[in-house]
Amino acid sequence: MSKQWETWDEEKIKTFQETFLTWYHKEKRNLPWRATNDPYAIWISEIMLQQTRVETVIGYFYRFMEQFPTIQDLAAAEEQKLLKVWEGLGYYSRARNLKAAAQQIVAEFDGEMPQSIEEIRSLKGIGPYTAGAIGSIAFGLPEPAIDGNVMRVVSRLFCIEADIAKASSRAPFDEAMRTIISPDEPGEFNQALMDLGSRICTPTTPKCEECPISQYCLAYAENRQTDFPVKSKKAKPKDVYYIAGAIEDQGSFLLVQRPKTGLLASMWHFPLVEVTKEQYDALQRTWVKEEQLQLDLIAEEDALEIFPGLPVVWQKRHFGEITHIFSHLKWHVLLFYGRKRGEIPLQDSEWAAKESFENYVFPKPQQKLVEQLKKYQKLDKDF
DNA sequence: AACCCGGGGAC
DNA sequence: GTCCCAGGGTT
Repeated sequence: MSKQWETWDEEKIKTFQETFLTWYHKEKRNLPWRATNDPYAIWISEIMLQQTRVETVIGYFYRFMEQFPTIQDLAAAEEQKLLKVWEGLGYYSRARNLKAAAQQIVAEFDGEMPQSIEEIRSLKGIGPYTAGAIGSIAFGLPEPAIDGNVMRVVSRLFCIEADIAKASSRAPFDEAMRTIISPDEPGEFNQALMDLGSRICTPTTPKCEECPISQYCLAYAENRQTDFPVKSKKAKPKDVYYIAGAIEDQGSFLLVQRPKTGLLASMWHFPLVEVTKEQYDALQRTWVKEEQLQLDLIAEEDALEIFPGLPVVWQKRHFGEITHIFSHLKWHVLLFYGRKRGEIPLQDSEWAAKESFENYVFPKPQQKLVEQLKKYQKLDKDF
């Protein structure tokens, strides 16, 4: 069932709203920004609450409203005074954006908080979530205010499988919210969701036995509360940079075997040394030049410092570059060619004729490196 | 879409 | 220690 909210009829939606709002009116916490209808105060509180816990915000909110009681005061605020009040809250661009938006309101909206969702959204520092929160709480607009908290609650309510880590997943939550939001008390409804999310429908161990809307919750009915929300780990593969050496001695190449544990355990590859991105970029720039695509460039005096201590005469250009993406790592490997000029101590390594490479287990990056090497060998006939 | 911004609480 | 945020701007 992909859009479970579509199965709710009008009657069910109405009783749901009544049940939920009745709970909220009884249980809602007394917070300073809930004791006012001032759109300015509600705005300030919503900005402060971004990425910040309620308990932390309360003190800051009082001090801020005392220092800057009106939009005009904020628009005229000294930046240093503003940042001083914000000190310790973090995300200081929020404070700078507040002042910019206050000046916007003075200049464009006659000093009063605009009342349409589009105009609210046009203010600096106000995105879809905050616009929905201000619009619904201060002006009674039937707009959803979708943040991570609401997505958690709503994903459980309807077993929404969309990955909340993706921006495109906003759509189903917006659609579901517009179906169930109370048209009469949208602000109360949105705040009820926030309270539920922070106190009952918590991330790891939701207190379903205390939940006022568990009888409406599909995840609860299926005992799948902890399957939601679906959220992919960002885990962008981390960039790692290596220099690989194809070291030749009379038709054989030096291969080393990886440790018996860990990544690519026990597999064989050219000697690798990790370098910083800066070293990598420098080698790439210095050592690749089209006009050097001839073979007479092996220069004794230009031995690479990359493999310290190895008696190898390196050729002063790289022989190709490969990248390989693992689940958590992205390898960037620059391949150099060199010839043995002295005894190389063999530890977990062997000399292998390239005709015998098929007898070794090569991981994909090593296979790619061999391909690069072959390409250059074709270019350079007497290689 | 990816990255940046800050701090605190939960685990 | 690491994870997770009551997001929005910039590029």
